[in-house]
Amino acid sequence: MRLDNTFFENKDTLTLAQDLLWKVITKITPEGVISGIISEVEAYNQDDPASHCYGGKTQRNQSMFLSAGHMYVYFTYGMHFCCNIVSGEAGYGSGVLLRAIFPYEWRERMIQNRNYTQKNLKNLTNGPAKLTQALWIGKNFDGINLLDTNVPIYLEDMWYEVWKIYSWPRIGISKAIEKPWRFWIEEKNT
DNA sequence: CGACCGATTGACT
DNA sequence: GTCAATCGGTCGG
Repeated sequence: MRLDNTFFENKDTLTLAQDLLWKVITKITPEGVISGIISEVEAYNQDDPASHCYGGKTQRNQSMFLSAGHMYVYFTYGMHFCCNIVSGEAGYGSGVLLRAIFPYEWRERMIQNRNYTQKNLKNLTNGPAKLTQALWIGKNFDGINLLDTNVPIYLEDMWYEVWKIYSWPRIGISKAIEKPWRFWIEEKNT
């Protein structure tokens, strides 16, 4: 089932972050459908010194101030894109950084997109810029509305059972390092 | 216009 | 686990 406004409304960023685990991000391309199960996220909001929107709205972060269900895609380290799901009301800056996915549909295309040659597939989509590269999400997805059924990307609930969520401080930040706002899941033993 | 730096990655121990 | 390469964006002068 495609996630709609009822999934996002009246949900704070920390709750949304955890609710996004085990959901599926799906992208439609002319060549086929590519998707992954969201497996690691981080929450950021406007009152949080570690967040891009802490200082208020700028040209870069303006998408974070859109209403819940939009996407905020930013460019960093001179070469990487990272993808967030915006939360909260319009005018309040907050969102959930997608940090990892489990490949779901069309993994071979992800390997192509990443130009991936390692044998160990564990490293294919286990980082925020890795998953945007695998799904081919770039700056052109910044500000897009995932609730708009005309856009070629959306979130799905596949009714996976959420049996355990891990929580720990976020990665790569220098402020508010005490907040355990990173959440992730592990694949079930097969 | 130029210095600084990052919500990282990939290579390596 | 550790570490440095990397380069466009951002912001101050």
